[in-house]
Amino acid sequence: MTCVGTDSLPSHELPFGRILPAGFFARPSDKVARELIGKVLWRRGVGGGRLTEVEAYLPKDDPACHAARGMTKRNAPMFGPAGHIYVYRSYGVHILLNLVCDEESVGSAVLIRSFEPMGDTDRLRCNRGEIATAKALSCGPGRVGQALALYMGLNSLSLGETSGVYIIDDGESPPVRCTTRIGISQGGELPLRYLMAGSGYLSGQGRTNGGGR
DNA sequence: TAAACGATTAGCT
DNA sequence: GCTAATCGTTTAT
Repeated sequence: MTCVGTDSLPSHELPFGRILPAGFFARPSDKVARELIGKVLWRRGVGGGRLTEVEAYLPKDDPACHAARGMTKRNAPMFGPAGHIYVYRSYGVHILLNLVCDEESVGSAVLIRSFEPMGDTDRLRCNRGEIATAKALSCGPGRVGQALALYMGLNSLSLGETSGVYIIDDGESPPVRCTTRIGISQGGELPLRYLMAGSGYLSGQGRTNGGGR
């Protein structure tokens, strides 16, 4: 874990822009997901970039949503306050990052799937290990987690100073496309995957559901 | 208490 | 294109 980065870097080294308040997330996750495209995801002392791909998970009529069957020990953070973090381990290997949305106890969240790196990417590259292409750095939910050195201890923490994870609005508002979600076995037909139109930093190319270019 | 499985990725063939 | 890796949560005995 020598590559994680140093949390001693002051927050003023965040990218310039407005840190989104918790109220931004206190709405249904499909609306939040659409507006998150183009915002900047940043982990203090590590790095980040512009969000190019996210997926919304709604508690109602969405079998793929972890909250669909009520609260369990694992998904409890999803039922917490909006603007908090829900992380979990997928396939025993990857840490996936979700942002809790909507009112408390609703159980709605947005999964972060890809971002376009900004600024200094040294720490992201170090965290990801010996990988070649820029795209493999941060495209795919598991890669996002590894690049940002996420860990289970971030679970249920608030965005901002508490967790060192920020969502920043720097004024960019790129065109957004909506497609079906990928990588799930149920509920994949729902149009809840949001992409930055034309971005080269997307996951799932050549896989299911038509990609996103 | 045991077994199955997943909002995935990397490394082969 | 196919499969191993890898482990916490869920579901089944």
